[in-house]
Amino acid sequence: MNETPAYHPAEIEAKWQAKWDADGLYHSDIDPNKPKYYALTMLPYPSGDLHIGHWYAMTPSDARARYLRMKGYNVLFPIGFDSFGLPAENAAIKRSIHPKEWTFKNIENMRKQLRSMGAMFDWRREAVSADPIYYKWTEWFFIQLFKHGLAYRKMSPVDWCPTCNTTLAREQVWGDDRHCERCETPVIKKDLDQWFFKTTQYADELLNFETIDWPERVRVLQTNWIGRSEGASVIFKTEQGDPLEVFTTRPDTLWGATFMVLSPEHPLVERIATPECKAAVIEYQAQAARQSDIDREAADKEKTGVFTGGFAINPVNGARIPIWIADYVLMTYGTGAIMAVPAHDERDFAFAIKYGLPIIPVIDRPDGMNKSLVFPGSTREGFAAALQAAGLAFTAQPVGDLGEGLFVTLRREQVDEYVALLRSYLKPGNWNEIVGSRWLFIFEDQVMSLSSVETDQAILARCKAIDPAVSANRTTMEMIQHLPFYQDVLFHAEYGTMNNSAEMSGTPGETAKKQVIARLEAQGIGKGAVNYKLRDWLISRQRYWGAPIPMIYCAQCGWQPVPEDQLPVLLPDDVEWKPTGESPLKLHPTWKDAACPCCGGPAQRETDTMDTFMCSSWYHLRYLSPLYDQGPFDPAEYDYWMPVDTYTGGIEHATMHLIYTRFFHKALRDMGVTEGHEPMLQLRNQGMVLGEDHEKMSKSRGNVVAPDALVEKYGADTVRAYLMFFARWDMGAPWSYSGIEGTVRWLRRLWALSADQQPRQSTAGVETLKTLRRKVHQTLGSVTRDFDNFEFNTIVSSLMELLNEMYKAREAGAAGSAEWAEAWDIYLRMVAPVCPHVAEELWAMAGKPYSIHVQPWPQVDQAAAAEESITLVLQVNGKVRDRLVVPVNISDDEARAAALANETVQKFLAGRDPKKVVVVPGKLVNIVG
RNA sequence: GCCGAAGUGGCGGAAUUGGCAGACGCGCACGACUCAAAAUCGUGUACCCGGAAGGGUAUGAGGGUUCGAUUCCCUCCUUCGGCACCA
Repeated sequence: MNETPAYHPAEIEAKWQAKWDADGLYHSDIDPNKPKYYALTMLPYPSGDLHIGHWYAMTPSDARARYLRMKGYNVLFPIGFDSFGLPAENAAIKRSIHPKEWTFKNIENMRKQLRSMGAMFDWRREAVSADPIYYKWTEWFFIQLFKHGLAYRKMSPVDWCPTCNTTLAREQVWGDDRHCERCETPVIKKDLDQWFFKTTQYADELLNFETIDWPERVRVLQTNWIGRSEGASVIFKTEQGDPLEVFTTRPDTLWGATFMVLSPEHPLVERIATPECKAAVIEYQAQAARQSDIDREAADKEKTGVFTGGFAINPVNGARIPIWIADYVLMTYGTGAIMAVPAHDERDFAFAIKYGLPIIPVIDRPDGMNKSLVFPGSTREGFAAALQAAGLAFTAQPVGDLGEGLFVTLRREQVDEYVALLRSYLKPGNWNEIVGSRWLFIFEDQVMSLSSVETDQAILARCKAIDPAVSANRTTMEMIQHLPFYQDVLFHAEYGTMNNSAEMSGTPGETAKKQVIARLEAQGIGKGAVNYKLRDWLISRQRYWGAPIPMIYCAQCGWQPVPEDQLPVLLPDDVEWKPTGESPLKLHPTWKDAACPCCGGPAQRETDTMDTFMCSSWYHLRYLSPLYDQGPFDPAEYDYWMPVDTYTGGIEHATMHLIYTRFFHKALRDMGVTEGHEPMLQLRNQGMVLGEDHEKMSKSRGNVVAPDALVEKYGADTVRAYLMFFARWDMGAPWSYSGIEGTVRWLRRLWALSADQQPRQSTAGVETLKTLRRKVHQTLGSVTRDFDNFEFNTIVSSLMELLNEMYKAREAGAAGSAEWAEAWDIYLRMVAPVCPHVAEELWAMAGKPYSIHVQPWPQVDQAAAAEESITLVLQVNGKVRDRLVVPVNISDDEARAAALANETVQKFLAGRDPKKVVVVPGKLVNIVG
């Protein structure tokens, strides 16, 4: 028996990588004669080791880039390093190695690892964000944003990580306990003077995804993150005469505002608080300030607050309403003050019940439901029978140990009839109430409606007079909310017809909001307004290893940008990076000293550095011309390559990098630096590779898969193919060491077939060759489609299937034929994007011209791919009973006849006449009988 | 709580438009080769009943639409991700 020639990936991979490199095979240069394609994969952070996740993100992206190149595109697929950031500094502190040295050593190592992928990276375009030739332009961008009013400095409470000793952006604070994204330490609040970018100015535009093909998931995440709400801003007045502006999404509930709540930090609190209340207010403010966000924002926490002693005037009805402070109102959203409408807001309801504040319903229930509980003994004999006779729904159940009560449920239009009936049966010294859609309290002599603060108290007073047991209640709502039967009708937050709202009563829910806003605007007491959860981007970091913020502070001239001809502001190498909570640059003896660019007098540099998301917001532009020194990028390169056609990477950046980079592009567009509205037209996210134990990979779990070791054992081609094969790319899956064996077997079988293409029989039958060709072109069709759709797993599986077919064809004598030669040629071209080294080697062994990677993608021969016969499925009552092989062009009538004549079909029909015969051309016949 | 995604054999997964469920691979079983093992090759492999022929049941659960549902609709369960007092 012949020795099977061995497949030695290590040899061929090193060989071809060296040759491709020497030949500049993957250089991407402007070529006006070809359509361009900018394929971008998220740039890695140089942590020191390439993770299997990097391979999972990058190698399918590379395969697709290669495919597009074979399709005739001029493809740019660059790589670089996001090389500023905290880990370098943390490593520096831990191991006493300079962050710069640590970073650039890691980059050196990772370059080697990246090269082992055999990806088509054009290394001439590599960009390293920690390199001064890069961050010079990061600084330049800061200055442009400053000059265009998009960067500003503000003292504000910010999230501070006590371990990393720096501020964090909102996006970098994670989880219920609000911990630091990097080190998991819970963050604290700190008041600091910080630089911000005005991302909020672009909030509305960022919500528009019309021109980009991004996953629904990311669009939803960004939309929620931006958190747009439409409503109105309304100006109340304090009794002292200060305007007190609130934002509300429900201006239609304005008449139900029975109190106001300010954030404890609200600037007006001091003026509003009366002398009697001041002590309590100050105490509450101090407590709120002491509390971390963790306590303050705990979801299930009971609401707390204190009365300021002050009152405001509701501008729509002149009502005098108390002003409270409570920490459930956040200073950072809206105006830091709310009008509280307890009847239609869950939080306000809970607060009002707790503190005995009035609750007045002003929006009808859309379902019109009402409830009434008739206490035992409160009505004369025969009331239940009368209800029954009137067709009003109720159940009779015991009320505590008082005896049997009637639990009545009424539709809106039944209320009047019920009231009349009840009044005729109500015993003296009792009352009854109807709650839900309408709020009526029935006494022997009158019916009172809960429609205002005054009626609230009047009703309560009468009830207390009748029943001393309710005397402890402060409001009518507090009194009745003790009855469980009423729980579900006391409060609702839906839109509905306005009531108890003076002349606006009766306005239907669909138009209420609009009409109230119009009224507010006409009266000059408010206007339509939009609010966002999105905040401005906090970019100051009190750390060393980042791009310096190129600003100088002069006591005379204020903040001045460093003149552009003095860029870059270089990071000094001789710093002490021990963590102190101050920027290390501040502790440098001379670095911060500068001359004011304006007056030339002594001034000081900004010692904070920039958030690294600033660096990664524009790296796709630096790739275009990483050595260019006339600007951040060469306009000629920009004009040819931009925008990015496909961007691939992890979903974890949905609300950080991917919002920042869009903001950045739009801001630059408005400055005339970039063109178009979006930087990346198409986005696709890969899933995550889990450990074999189905858990997230981590060193502590010991389930980390090391790509270097895999490459050494199996070769890069196998690792690439397996990563494409083992899961849906967008889903990810647990790693499997035994699974990868299947992929290496496939490549060995491919190798073996290449080495032994001797005909097994003298001639192959016509059918054999036809079948081979059909399968080849069908596979080509599906592989092509799958590349277009990012369905990498089925690319590899259909290649495996075709190889199995080719083995069969060889046994059947196909080897040596023209069909076989074509099959082999197409097969290698299809393998090329997935396993570039094996494909190149076998291509060369087949005596074909170097390089397979510059060959065109083959064309599907539709005629060859077409089936000649089909398997016609025969169903009886929807169940498969038999199958017939028939010509593909069989007519419906012929199919029907063949089905009806079929023995098995007859058997299952059991003599019944077919009621209906469904013929699906080319697929099946279903006989209903 | 709100928003989103996903539930298919022992495992990863496949199934253009509503039309043969389980492609491909792993694993497993048996066989060939071998003194033996590995590698390789071949055959089989959803579950249940049955010796077989054959039949029945199956795509998280329950309903619905349809001649026909993994696919469309409704309710629910589980897992994962995001947001979370946002007025």
